[in-house]
Amino acid sequence: MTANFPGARPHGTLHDCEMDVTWQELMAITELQFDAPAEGSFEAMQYQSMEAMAPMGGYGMPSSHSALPPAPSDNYNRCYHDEVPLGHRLGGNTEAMYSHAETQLSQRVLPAPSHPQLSVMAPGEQNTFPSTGQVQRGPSAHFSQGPSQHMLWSVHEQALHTRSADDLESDSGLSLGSSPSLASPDYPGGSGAPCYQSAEMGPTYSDGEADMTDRVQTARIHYSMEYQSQCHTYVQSAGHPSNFATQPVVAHAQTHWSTKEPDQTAAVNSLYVDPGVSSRGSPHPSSFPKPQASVSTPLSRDERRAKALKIPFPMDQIINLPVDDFNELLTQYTLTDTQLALVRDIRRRGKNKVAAQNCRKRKLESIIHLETELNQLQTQRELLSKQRFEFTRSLAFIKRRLSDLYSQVFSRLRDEDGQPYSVEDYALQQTPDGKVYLVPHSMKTWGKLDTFAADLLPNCAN
DNA sequence: CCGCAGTGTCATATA
DNA sequence: ATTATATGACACTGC
Repeated sequence: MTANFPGARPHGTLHDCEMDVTWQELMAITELQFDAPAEGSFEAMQYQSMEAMAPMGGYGMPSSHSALPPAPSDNYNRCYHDEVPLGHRLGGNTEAMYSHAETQLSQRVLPAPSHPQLSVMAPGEQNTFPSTGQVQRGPSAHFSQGPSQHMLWSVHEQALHTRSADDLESDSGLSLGSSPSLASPDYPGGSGAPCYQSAEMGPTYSDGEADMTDRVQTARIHYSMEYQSQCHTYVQSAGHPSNFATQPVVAHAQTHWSTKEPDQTAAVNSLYVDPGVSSRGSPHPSSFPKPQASVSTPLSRDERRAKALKIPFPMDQIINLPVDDFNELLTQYTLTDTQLALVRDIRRRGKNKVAAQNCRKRKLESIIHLETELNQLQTQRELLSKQRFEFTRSLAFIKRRLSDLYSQVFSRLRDEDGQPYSVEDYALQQTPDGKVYLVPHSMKTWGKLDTFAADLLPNCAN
């Protein structure tokens, strides 16, 4: 979490963002995340290690990496287009990213010889990272998997000393609680491992939006375009949920992560939740031209993590398959604990992501509904108020009219002597059956009135 | 620089 | 017990 890295805002250079990306992916593998020590010590450890990692050039990496920082846009694209070894992509000093940036930034551009000891330190540290908790399983499992293990090892080591933007973000994908043992710098999987970075993987997988402010506009646009295509991975499963069944364990994995069907846009648009909005806070990709089918798309964090760990099936299947099919899928491959943990985290995050989107949509709809209802009720209230006013006015008119009629009727009543009745002694009352009686004030009860009225009414003038 | 909206993620509750 | 789903909360990004 960011809390562990105060001032963790990535700084200008692309080296920083690249390291962010890498480290973020590493940290996201929960299986490799260890019981982090106190934040302070953890921080210190990271910085120390990363300082040592800075040059990396002497670690078997091509020397194409320039000592001077290339133009941001150039570096931004090239670092993922080309199979630039991670160490070079990590050429920056992560320490600079998280603190006292200005000083460290200047150091970052120094050529490797300025830190001659680093190339020696890095290999030595490889003995340290698997030593914590579950982490030990990860490296051993990975290193036994295939011919690329030496590359993985390199990646692992470098990854140990780097932190990606993912890790800096609170929502970096770290399974803080759901999966035990978190955010381990010991993660050996290596993000964006060069050995997995094929040409078809294409341009950037820029996860570090935190770095965007320092990037050139071209990089920004590129990023958004990639995310537009990236969204397909979440939706294509419904159409072909079983296309994984016969795929070899690893051989096809590259295809899974790198190919995006251009006609998937329709599927995306048909979703209840448009997964096109996949980059948090980033503008909707629809504002940018869609990439060509041949253009590779960026990978989400989980995709990069999965790719780094060679998860042999695509994201959409991980996320969208029914649990039975998902478990069956898992049984078809031999996965390490690390891979299994990652796959389950990916599934959980993917489902929750959609759930959150739907939840927000429902909330907005509920707000809209309540606002509409409020308007209707306000309108009804105004109508009722007007009706009440009209009724009150009408009632007042009727009362006046009744009073007039009463006076007229009463004034025409005469007693047996032909004298008018005193208003003080008598009153007119109407019975429930509609008949009108002249009633003495002393007998204003209907029980008595019945007999008395019979005597009086014949005396009415009208 | 601040506020806001959108987003992803995590933790938790519930089915 | 496990899984899926829903939702509040948080952090982050871009505007």
